[in-house]
Amino acid sequence: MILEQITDQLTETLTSRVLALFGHAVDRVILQTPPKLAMGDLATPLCLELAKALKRKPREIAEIVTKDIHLPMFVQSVAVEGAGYLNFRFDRGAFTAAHIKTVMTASATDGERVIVEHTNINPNKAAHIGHIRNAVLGDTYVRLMRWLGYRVETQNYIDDTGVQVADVVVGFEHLQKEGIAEVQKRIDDPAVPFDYFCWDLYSRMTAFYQESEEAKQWRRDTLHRIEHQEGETAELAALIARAIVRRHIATMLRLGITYDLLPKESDIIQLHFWNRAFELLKKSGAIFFEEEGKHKGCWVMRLSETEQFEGMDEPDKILVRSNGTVTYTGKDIAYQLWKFGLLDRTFHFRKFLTYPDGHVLWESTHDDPTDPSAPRFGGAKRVVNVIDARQAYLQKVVKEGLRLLGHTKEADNSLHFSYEMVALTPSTAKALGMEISEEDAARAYIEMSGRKGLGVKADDLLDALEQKATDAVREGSKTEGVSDEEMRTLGRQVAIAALRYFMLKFGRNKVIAFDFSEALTFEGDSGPYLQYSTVRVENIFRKMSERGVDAKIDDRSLDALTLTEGLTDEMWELVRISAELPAAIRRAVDSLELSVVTHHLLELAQKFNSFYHKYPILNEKDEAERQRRAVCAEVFRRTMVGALELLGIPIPLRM
RNA sequence: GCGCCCAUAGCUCAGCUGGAUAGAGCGACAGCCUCCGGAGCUGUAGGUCGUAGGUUCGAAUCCUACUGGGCGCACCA
Repeated sequence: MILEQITDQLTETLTSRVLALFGHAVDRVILQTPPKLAMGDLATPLCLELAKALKRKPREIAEIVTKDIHLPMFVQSVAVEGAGYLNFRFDRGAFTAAHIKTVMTASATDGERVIVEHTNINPNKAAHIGHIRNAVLGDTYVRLMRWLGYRVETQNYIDDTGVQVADVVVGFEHLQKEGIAEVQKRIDDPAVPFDYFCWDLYSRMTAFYQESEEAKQWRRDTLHRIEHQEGETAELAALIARAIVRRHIATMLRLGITYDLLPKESDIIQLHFWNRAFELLKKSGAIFFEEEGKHKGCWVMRLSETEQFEGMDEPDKILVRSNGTVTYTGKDIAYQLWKFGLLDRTFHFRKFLTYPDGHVLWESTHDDPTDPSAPRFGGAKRVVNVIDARQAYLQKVVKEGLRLLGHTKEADNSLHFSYEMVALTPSTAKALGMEISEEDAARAYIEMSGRKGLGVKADDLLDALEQKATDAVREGSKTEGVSDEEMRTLGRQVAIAALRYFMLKFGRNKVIAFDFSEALTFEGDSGPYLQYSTVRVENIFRKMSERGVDAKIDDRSLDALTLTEGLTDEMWELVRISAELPAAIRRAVDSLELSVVTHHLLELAQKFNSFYHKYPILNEKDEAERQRRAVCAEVFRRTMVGALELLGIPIPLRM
């Protein structure tokens, strides 16, 4: 907060000075942290940029700009250094005293309404680590957005009428020869998780279809019956989808990931969202009926004239098939219109479940009347869809659909939060018992495939992480007298940190080649490292109160701090990096690169651990020095407590 | 064929809208627990930033071409 004030004021001051002194209008002022602490706390290459326009030497400009400059509060000095950089140095004591009062305070939640759609796992099999990346990115993005003041609604779209569900239904009816009663028994059976059973069943379907023409027809019939809600098949599909969604919700809850609403595709169909969108699309001329050629009998969206789709062989997108059924993309356009409040109809809503913390998860429905206690859903100003990069084309089509309908603003506010897939290293795939061809073994990574049953299930990974973390806790030195139950809780907390951090630390455009040993690391650049640092600082303050050591953070100690100016470089860096976090969060959200935040926190934690070894607090006899150190530790503590909450990482009592 | 993405230390990755001597983790090597917890700390070694041009006072970053790898381009989602 305080750093943002300084940058704002410096930008203003420099802009107006350059205008007054040289009659030159600056369109932007870059203010950044210098590479070395000795170069100050904030720097700008402004005078280097101006050199050409003003036809003068950078240092000469710098001297003129800085002469008699009025510096903002907390900025102690400015110096011209290097090729002509302006380096600003802060009043460390005053800055620290001011900063500690506003560390990690969130913005008021009165920002614009945003819908974030994430997770969206087909309800036909267990979640795998690719889904975890999606959900962790989505959930963390939501937390950061809320902290920035946006009013965010989290939606997890359930495609309960697609072919993937149909495949599992065919599997139960024709391979397993099981109906509703038998399937219900499997759902209730605690020995084999239902989503695991379906994972295997689904992977058997490809071969089944290949060897039988009859089976292919069953698949078509099943899909038709599900879409039209016909008979026991539709009922079975609904039962399966619902049971698997519950499993997915439970898996994600292990990571602290929750949702506000589950919109279901079946309800989009039943409530005729598509019919309404279809009318709008036809009326606007965005789509037309193909009388001739390859797409004869289909309704298609003409994209060949759109700049984005130039050069494609087949840029036109079919929205309604020749048999009259709607494609996923068609339904997605209707759904996107609804999210913006552009359809003159909405879902009915009912409670799906209540989370342990009391938060209610709602689902869409079409038959029951809406629960009067339901909040207002939809009608957002901005829509963010967290979907992997392979679906970029589809996302573009949806966006273009809005534009063709004349909703230019909404098209611009439709954001595809794109990220690359999680693949497996050949060694991991082999460890899972997969048969790897020689060709595949030579690759850097192997793509997961739900259809082939090739992948690491989310719950399996979490189990392994929890086991390893619990063992690590047990081996720790500080666990005498800790119950087994408590150690498992600590293990779970460490596992969450390891996995969430692992999914965030890579840039979103990097393919993650998943490797067990790498994901199971609790050292270095990892979530547990952040936890460990936080546990340490919490321990200091706990011990201080236990031992009656005085290191209260009150106005007196803060005043003393401002007067003494005794902050060493190490102490000061702790404060400054903490103060830079809000800017890092802003940058992360604007660029959708959440790794910016994890990276910043790693740096902060590293500084703290150095500080920790160099500057003992409890045993420091000099009171002023002890309080100075305690203030820095407190800044770190508040920063990490707030930041880990934003990353969804719990803070263990001990590790 | 067209489009998107990736290429930086032995390995995995950072490097913010072009800015100061390219950083971190792991691995390797050498150290550090009578001292708030060693899941930690300190130090050493390790880089023609895929290649070749170009723009610029300044390029890992922007432009062009190329090389190698990945992913898309369904009446699937």
